[in-house]
Parts: sequence; C-alpha cells; structure tokens
Amino acid sequence: MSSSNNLSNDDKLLLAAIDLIAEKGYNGVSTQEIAAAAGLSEKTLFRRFGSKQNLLEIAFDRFHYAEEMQYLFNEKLAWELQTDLLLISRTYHEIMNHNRKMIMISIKEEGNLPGFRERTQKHPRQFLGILTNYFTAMYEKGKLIRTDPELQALSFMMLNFGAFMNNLDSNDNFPTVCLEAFIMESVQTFTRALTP
Amino acid sequence: MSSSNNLSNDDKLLLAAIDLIAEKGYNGVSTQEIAAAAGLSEKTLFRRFGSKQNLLEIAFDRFHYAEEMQYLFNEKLAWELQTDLLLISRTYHEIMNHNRKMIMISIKEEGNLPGFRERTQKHPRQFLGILTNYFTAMYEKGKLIRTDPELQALSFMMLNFGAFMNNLDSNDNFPTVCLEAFIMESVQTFTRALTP
DNA sequence: ACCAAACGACAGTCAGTACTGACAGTATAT
DNA sequence: ATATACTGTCAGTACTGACTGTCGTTTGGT
Repeated sequence: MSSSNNLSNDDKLLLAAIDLIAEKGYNGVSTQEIAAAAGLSEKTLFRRFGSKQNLLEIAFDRFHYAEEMQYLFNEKLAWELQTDLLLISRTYHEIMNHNRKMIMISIKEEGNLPGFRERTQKHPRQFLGILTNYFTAMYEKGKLIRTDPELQALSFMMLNFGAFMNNLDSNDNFPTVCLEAFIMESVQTFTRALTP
Repeated sequence: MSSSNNLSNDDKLLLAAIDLIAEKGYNGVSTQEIAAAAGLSEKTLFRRFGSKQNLLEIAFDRFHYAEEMQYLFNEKLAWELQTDLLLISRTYHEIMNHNRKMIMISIKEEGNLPGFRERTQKHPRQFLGILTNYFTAMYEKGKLIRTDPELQALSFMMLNFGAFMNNLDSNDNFPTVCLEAFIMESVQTFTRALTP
C-alpha cells in the first residue's frame, strides 16, 4: 500500500542509498538503514549488489545524469550576451540541481572513495570549455570587450557554483534570496561589464 | 627527533583530529588513528578529552579563528571600487583559507554533528553585511550605479566562495588557473560593471 | 496447479571501534 | 627520596556494522 511505487526493488535500494549517503555520508549510514529506507530486507541488498561499496558505485553510474549539453548551446544561442548568459546560467543550475545528491556525495566522500569527484566534474569542465569558446566567438564578432576568455568563463562559473553550493543544504544560509533574482542580477552585472 | 615540536600534547591531538577528520570525515577516522597521528597513545586521548565528540568540539573552538574584520574595513578602505574590492576579495580568501579545515569538516559533517555549520558561517554572514553596507555607502557617494546592494554583495561573495570551494581539495580541478589572476580578473569585471 | 526466481526472518561470523581499568614507567619540584 | 602529574601498555567490555547461510514464504509466468 504505502510503498507501492512502480520502481524496481533494485532502484529502491539505489535511491535510498543515494538519499542517505548524501545526507549522512558513506560511513554514517548502515546497510540496515538503507534497506529499511527502501522497504526491503538487508539480505536482499547484499544478494543484489554484493557489497555496500558496489551498491554506491552502481547507484552513482545509474543516477548520475550526464546529459549532453553541447547541442543545447549550438542550437539555442542567440548571440546576444544577456539572453545567452541567462540561458547558460539556468541550464547550469538545472543540471547541477539534478545531480545535487551525487555532488554532495562526491564532496563528502572524496577522502574515502576516490574517483567519484572526477565523475561529477565532467559537466563543469564541459561547461567551462563551451563558455570559453562562446566568449571567444563573441569577441570575434565584436560583441565583447577584450579579456581572457577562459578566466572570464571561470568567473561566471564560479559565481554560479558558489550560489549552488550555498543552496545545497537547502536550508538557505543567506536569508531571503531566491535563486532566480540572484541569476538575473549577476547576469546583468556580467553583461554590463563585458559589452563594449 | 621527528615529532619534537614544542606543541603541547593536547594541541597535538587536537590538530591531528582536525587534519584527519577534515580528510576522511568524523566516522571515517578512529580514535586510534588520531592518537597515532599525534604520536600519542589512545589512552591519553580519552584521559584528556573524555570522548571523541568532545575532542572535535574542543578542537573546533580552539582552532576556529574568529578574527574580527570589522575594523579592517573601517580603517583600510580607500572608497575606490577597484582597490577596495581587491582588498575585500583577498581578505575573504585569507580568512577562508585559514579556516579551510574547519569549513571542510562543517560541510562533511553537517548531517551528523549539527551546529558546526553555523559556526563556520559567521564570517561569511559578517562579510555579506559589511559588503552590503559598503555598496550602499558607495552609491550614496555617487560612485556606484543603482542596484540592489545586498544582491550585488551576494554575487561578489558567491563568486569568491565558489572559487574557494573549487580550490578546497587543493588538487586544482580546473587547470592552470591561479587564484591571484582569478581575483584580479573578477574584481575588474565587477568594477567595470558597477562604476557609473 | 506448478515451477523457478526472488524475497524475508533469523541466527550467526568476524572485524572494528569507542571507551575503561589496572599497573608500570618517567619527568620535575620540593 | 618522595610526592605529583603526567604518560604508555595491555587486556578487556560492550557494541556496531558488513556480510553469509539456512530455510520457509511469496510471487509471477505458463
């Protein structure tokens, strides 16, 4: 009745693992808890995944959304700074938010489970590359002042990364600031700074 | 020979605890490891601190540097955007870097040991307040365009916060970008955007 | 109805961990 | 020398956590 989702038992376990490990850390959560949160027995957990570590590993691969965003830019860009930066900023937060639990895990567990950090940082790297190319192209079109495009791209990313990290624990640390207002203000700042 | 620092035994334990917990997390480190890293016996650890949790608690209070920065601004500000933002940015990174281990702990252990997060966020909050006031004052002096000073201050902080978080694990994730160049570029961006 | 695959309940193994107690060693101050 | 205030060693307790084996029960497909 209550836990009659149409999820497979495997997915229930994987999602429960992600939830709990993101919250309490890998060493802060027991296989009992994970199984209980999934509404299944601990035995099933080990039958299906063999070990706790393998459970997390598979969970990570299964639910780490790695959508390609290359096309998103090539198709949708208007080559007008303000609207493009808005699109980029929103897309960034969308993707990061989609993977927020994985990012939380990769940050917390970087000392214990090596290799996770790299996976969650594919997107940011890709973003940085795309954004750098975008700035370069905009400069060549005469729509941007002369700057170091990579440093500029990094600045814009760090700004959004900082905002994302600040909202990660969802109990907003800095009061009364909604993300949308923040995005619009910061995009306007960069637009004003970079237009010739 | 090797571990003949002139630190007290208590401080050796506290510093070892901070090092290891920041790296592996509270549940990822045993009291044995901490004592061994301090070059002391586990028994001494418990004799002096009673419990593992109390050890961390005291370590946090003892080595969480809470320097007052209010004066730093009131005294040193030149009321000229670029130089002031540079000062603010560098001061921010200095303080955050000084407390990097504590911040790491507070992020990793937020789900397990409540109350630590708040302590490490006193500085950021104070920073935000001061910076907001600064922007307001600068606007009244006619040296700033009209914007929401709090949002603007938040943007500037988030940018630096993002850069700090990105460098936290010290194996720089985004290649070949030194902090100083980043600071100068981002300050220039904000200066250009905010001067009338 | 029947079979096979998956599941749960239970007991149990084994290593690790926070923490304690008893006893002995070492330095310094008087 | 003696007291004091520290230490380290070692054995041990109580508990938890990852993981396994057994067996009976459930479930879905034919």
